[in-house]
Amino acid sequence: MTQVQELGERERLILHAVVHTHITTAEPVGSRSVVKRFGLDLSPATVRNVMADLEDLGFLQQIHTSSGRVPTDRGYRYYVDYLMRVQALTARERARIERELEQQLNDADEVLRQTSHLLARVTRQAGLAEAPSEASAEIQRLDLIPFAACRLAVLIVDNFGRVLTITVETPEPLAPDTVPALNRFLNAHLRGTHIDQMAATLRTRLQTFFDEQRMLAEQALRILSLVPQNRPAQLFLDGADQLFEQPEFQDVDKARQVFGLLGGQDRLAGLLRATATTTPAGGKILIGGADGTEGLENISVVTAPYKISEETVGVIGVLGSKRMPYPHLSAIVDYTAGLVTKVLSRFVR
Amino acid sequence: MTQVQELGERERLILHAVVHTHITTAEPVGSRSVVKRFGLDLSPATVRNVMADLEDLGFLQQIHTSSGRVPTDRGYRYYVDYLMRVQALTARERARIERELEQQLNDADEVLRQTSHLLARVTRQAGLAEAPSEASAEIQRLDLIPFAACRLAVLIVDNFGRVLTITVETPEPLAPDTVPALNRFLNAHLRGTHIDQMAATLRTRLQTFFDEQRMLAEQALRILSLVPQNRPAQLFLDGADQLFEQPEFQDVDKARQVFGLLGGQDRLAGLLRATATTTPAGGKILIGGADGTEGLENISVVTAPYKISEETVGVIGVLGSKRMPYPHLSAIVDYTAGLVTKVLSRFVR
DNA sequence: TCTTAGCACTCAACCACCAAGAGTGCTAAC
DNA sequence: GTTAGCACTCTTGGTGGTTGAGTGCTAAGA
Repeated sequence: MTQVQELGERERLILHAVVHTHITTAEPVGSRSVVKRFGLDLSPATVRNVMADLEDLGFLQQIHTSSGRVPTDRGYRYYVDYLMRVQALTARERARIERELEQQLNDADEVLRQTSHLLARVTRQAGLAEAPSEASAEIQRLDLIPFAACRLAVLIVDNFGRVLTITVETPEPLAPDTVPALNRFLNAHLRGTHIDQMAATLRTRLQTFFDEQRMLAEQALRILSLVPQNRPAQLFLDGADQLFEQPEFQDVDKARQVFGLLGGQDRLAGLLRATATTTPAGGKILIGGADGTEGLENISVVTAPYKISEETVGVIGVLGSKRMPYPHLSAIVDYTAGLVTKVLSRFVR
Repeated sequence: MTQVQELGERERLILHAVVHTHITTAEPVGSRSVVKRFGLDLSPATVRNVMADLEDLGFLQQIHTSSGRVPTDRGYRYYVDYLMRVQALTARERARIERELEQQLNDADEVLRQTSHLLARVTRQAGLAEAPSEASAEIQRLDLIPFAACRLAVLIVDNFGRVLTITVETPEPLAPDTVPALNRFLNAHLRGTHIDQMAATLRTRLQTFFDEQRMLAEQALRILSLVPQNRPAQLFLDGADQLFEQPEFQDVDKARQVFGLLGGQDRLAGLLRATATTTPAGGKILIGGADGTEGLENISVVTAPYKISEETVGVIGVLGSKRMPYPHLSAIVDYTAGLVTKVLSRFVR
């Protein structure tokens, strides 16, 4: 990062011009066109010199001698981090996004499905939205519902209005008459606990129970420990086919790579997570394979977290070619994330 | 269909040869190559004459004068309906499919997710599997679980081992103390009913209840009529990215069309349904846009229904380019459907 | 020392042209 | 009815020339 900061004003200007132009035209950018398009008071020759410097520094790249320049991942990175000015949304755009999220949506999962849909349509990229993770969802109510000899459903209502059912197989049948007591016990002690912490919470409190309570606690724990941990958050994806509109995905190999990635929910989820954790506060932009995740050599992801009382509970974003209108997209994604935060706060009380 | 049957033995032979060759080579098929490849005791010129006839009849088509012939949709249709001999599975293949479905799978949805996955891998096409519809699932147990003033969860355990929860919003709060009586009532009267028939069943029996039972029935009916009807069956799709391997989808426009289709679950479900209902018994093959469904000009779908006690409850299949190895694929899909039927019968008792 | 004009050079893209090859349709002979 | 022969068509791949955008370098100017 050190030498990155050392770029002079003119280098910054020209790098900005090249990246911006390439994003809009999808073509390699030449010195003359930069001068003309930005009305620079410089000759093409000067610009050429600067561009050669920028190439040496690893920000630009030539497909072949004597073609214009194209940004490298690092060039995009610098552009995104230091050069671009976020392009605020117009009132129309804000209104449109708000309208889409104001529909009657009954729980957080519906909100996020709708979010992925609207992001896809507004940005014309692939829209992504991750449902609130079980790590951040609080139990509002929990019921064990045995429905066969050794099978029972764990029904959890969380503070996002969601109803989650997990079925577990118990090694031995559960005595039907203990169920009401178990449920009373579980609700008394687990309300407000995060879903992924159920068993852990109970385990730590185990010492504090005696007699009948202790037996209930132990029985409950046996059951809850059968609930699989680290269940992946649901991930909504919409508008992936729009990627074909971009000229870079006319190349079938690249398209294929991306669609392979999009097909695997788990890898995709990991991707969103990765971008989210790097910068806990505020949106984040991932460019190309920079961070080493395989299969995204040709794509960028713009994400923003949504929150409940200052805690990130999930991530939304858009995925598309590296040549995307970052200034606008990051504004859209950030704004939408804020709105999701607001909409979800209605569920949480 | 009438003139279709009129093809002579030689025409049938040559149509078979052309379709078969085109399926394996992906190239237009010329007269000479047919003679050589199949060791025909005919001259290329004779074959040419026959091919010209087949073209007049609409079974074959030329990209341009003096290129080889390619099957039309109708040519594929005839091939599939009258010419191909289903290619039985090898013991290895059967074993492989069985192994994949023998895993510990807890309910029908898991079985069908796994089915779509295995079909994708075994056939190298896109694998599709539709979960049992609510029209064919029987209620084994039903619980109303109010969790907020005006919201309640309807939890249904069906005979496929699935636990389904539907949340509904009631116009007025439900008195908590009526819930146990309601649940007893519902379970007493709805066990064995198909999920999509809950409200209807109750409504027809309404006359037979009196006094307290009548009140319960009416209350239950008010709640159940809030459950949305015609909820789409869940659809599992896997391996869509493998379609890029086929040369026909090197053309980005075609690829895009298909991926647009695959992105919309509802259209895809309609597609499976369409193919299923045409021939209630046995597998079915849909070729190109023949049946008028939009967006599948370039694809074929091979499906087979799976059943519970002679009743079709869902459909599985594969989707790919029209140039697919039908004889093998239909065997695979049929066999797998039979296996799914068998595996699911374990849940149903 | 920085900037710029000038110039030679490179390379992709386009076009025209040609040759080869695969395949056809037609006709006349078997 | 079948087939050999032949002229014709059309794609594919290769060659060569031209154009235009763009570069790097050098030397002169500020």
